[in-house]
Amino acid sequence: MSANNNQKQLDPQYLERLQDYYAEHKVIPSYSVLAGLWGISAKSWVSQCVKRFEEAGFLDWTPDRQLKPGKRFFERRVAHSPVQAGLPNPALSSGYDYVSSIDEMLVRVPSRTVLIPVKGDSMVDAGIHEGDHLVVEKQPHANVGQIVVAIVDDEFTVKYLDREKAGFVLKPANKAYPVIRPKGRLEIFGVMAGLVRRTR
Amino acid sequence: MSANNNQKQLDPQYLERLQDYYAEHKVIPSYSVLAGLWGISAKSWVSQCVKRFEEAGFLDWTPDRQLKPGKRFFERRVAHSPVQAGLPNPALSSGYDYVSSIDEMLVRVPSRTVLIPVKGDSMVDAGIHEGDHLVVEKQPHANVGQIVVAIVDDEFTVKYLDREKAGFVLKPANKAYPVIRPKGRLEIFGVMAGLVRRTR
DNA sequence: TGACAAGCAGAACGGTCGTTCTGTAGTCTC
DNA sequence: GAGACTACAGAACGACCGTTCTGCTTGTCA
Repeated sequence: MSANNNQKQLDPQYLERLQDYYAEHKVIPSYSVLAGLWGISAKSWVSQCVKRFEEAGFLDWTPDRQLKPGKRFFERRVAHSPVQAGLPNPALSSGYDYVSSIDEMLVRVPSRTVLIPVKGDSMVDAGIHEGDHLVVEKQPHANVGQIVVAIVDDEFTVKYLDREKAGFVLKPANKAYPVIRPKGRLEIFGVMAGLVRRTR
Repeated sequence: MSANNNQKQLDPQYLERLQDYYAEHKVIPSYSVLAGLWGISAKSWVSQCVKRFEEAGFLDWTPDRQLKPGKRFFERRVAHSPVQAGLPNPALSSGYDYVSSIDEMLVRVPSRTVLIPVKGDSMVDAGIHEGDHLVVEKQPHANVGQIVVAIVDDEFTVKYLDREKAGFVLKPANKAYPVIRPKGRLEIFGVMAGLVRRTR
């Protein structure tokens, strides 16, 4: 009964409400606002709860002692099986997977990362559809076999990079489109780092 | 000379430093910390600068008058054309597109949103490939035509939801797979809200 | 050369922050 | 049924917050 009881109980609803608040405002509110959010009327108790979330890794402090989201605050559950997904709250279950956030999953270097909407269906066989957004890391070079964004006639073109005797070529992933063999230098804008699609 | 001069000048370095701070701590700091961050020694001047960023849409206030990021704070450039993408700084150029962040683009309700890795190729014709991650909003009901995640034999199944005389059925987007006609009740886990794919 | 606005510093001030301490109602244990 | 523990409420307090006002440079334009 006393085994592994050092883990104080923390209310999953509290975490969810705070996460939803953060999703709306992108900021951790003050203790008094938190009290209202959680239906608590004593700041002292808010302080207690915050400490527990801090110990659990959901909240943290800046060097200036301002409350901020902790490492686990943004964790979005990756559900591998319904059993696992049916568990009530990631905060309470152990042995689950998570990624910190979708942004962090796709964007390694924010300053060099650009989103490019996909036009046309020249890459459908690679699962790249019209309306998708490509996550592109800007860089002037790429390797053969990578999907690259090149600039052709002042327009973005998404294609596989390949090499022929005459030089680099751009290959579509759709038989209805021809291989592009640039006359001069091939200007590469960046390489594909990921893809984002919004449904509904 | 006086035409359109109501736009006060705002230092792009200030914005960048604040964005970097925010990227690290996920929180807007206090005026005194901001002063240090910006190399200013008077809070009064910080207040001035904040007001300008607020007017420009980079900062905002919560209902409780706490400083928070504004709509333009997170803008990650969506590049429609190479010309546009080459511009040096989005803060200074006008007529650009942006999305706040990839997370916000895909996730509306964090507490009900789950990531599910895709197994198999039964939905390739819908551009859903093995290894992709589905962004799923948990809910027990869905409409015909939507891509849903259902629970069949204790496993997740991603399919189109459709209706036949006998009831709801799950249709794959790949001719090699059969339509699934559940015997009992069809248990819907959630509906697809988006898709994320990481390359390399 | 003088007027005027902009960029910044510094001090004063009321309000709000988070901490701490005390108190109480319920519940579980032995 | 006494003690201990948990989940809260409420008040007190010093520190810090953001605002405001005053004042000093510096550059610009006439």
